[in-house]
Amino acid sequence: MPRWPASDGDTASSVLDVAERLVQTRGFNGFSYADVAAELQLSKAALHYHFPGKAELGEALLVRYTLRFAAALETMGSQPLDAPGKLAAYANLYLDVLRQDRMCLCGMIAAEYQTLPEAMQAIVVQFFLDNETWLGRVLEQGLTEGTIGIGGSTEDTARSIVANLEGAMLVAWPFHDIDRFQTAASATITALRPAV
Amino acid sequence: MPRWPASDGDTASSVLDVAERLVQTRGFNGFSYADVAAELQLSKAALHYHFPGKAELGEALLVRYTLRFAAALETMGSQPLDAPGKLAAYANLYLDVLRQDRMCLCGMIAAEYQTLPEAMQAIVVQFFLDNETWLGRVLEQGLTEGTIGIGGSTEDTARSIVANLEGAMLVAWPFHDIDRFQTAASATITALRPAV
DNA sequence: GTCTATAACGAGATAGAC
DNA sequence: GTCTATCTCGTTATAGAC
Repeated sequence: MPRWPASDGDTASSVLDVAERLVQTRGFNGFSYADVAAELQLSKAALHYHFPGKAELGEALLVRYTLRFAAALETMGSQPLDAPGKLAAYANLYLDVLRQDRMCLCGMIAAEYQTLPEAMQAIVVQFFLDNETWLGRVLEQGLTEGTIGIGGSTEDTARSIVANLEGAMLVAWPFHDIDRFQTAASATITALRPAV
Repeated sequence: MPRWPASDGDTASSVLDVAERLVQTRGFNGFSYADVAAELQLSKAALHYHFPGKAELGEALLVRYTLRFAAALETMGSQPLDAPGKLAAYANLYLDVLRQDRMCLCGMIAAEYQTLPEAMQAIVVQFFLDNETWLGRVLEQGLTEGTIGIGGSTEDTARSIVANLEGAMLVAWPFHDIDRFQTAASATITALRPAV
């Protein structure tokens, strides 16, 4: 049981770990197989064994990320929390990403959308749709509870929440300033308080 | 006076025009000198005559863009409009970019921030700061007029507006859906109506 | 100002040994 | 599963002619 390479129970997932961080910090067009190989002290050929090409690596990356994200949402959704609590928890998912000095994976590649392999394009679109669906349910719960108040439809409000959080992250990113995200995120969430 | 190449009164600005569109659609890491040269039917060497390297081209691009944007803001700011009118005009600047099937130049490169030449990094940060400063003044005008109402400070609200519009654009981008931007943008602006 | 030619390098990918 | 070696191509950039 060697201590190095760490977590060699699965090289493929180590590759995904490194690639994921590189995409979230440099973008899909901003990293190469050589970057990943160097960091894991592997050859580029070894990477090609696990993922035939960069397109497949990118796709695997996005699939894993969106599955994890969906699982986190499912867990949060079934928690005994009121709607504002769930929305705060949702915003905290984004905050945690920034705390790791990363951009939202899907926000990053949304910018690069036009240059991506088709499989990746489809996944990023679905990611946003799934987020909006989940948020829409939380908003409905809040309306039922009387814990939130919204101007428009739950669908449009859900879209606004995703857009606002992604934008807060995008702008905070060059400033390397978490407070910048926090303030904008809080404003978005508190704007959903019920009218008195 | 030849009709082709069009606007050869200044090759450099034609280069900037093409490069600008490419950055706004594919990102700074998603286009090359060869792309620009092919489109203008020039050699790559000719591009290097006008801009020594890609870093200098990117910088020139951002300088021109931010100067134009600043000029547009200055014009709008001195217009005899109330604050809500100026905010709507501001949101329309973003809308016009999407209508050309482009992302906000600075939003795009904000995502790529960590991979950019330092000169470009400095300019994108300043772009957001200038936007927030302008918006802060409009919000102050609105408070004086009684035409807007905000929860927090003018500074934080200005930051939220920039973040919300950039985010609405980023998410609308993969969907290629202008309505998606419009709805989120309207929500952001109408949320600033004064409390009755 | 623009060209051709080419250098120098990096990225994505494959072949075949171990 | 991982390696070395190699291939092909694209990208940035320069040299020097016109």
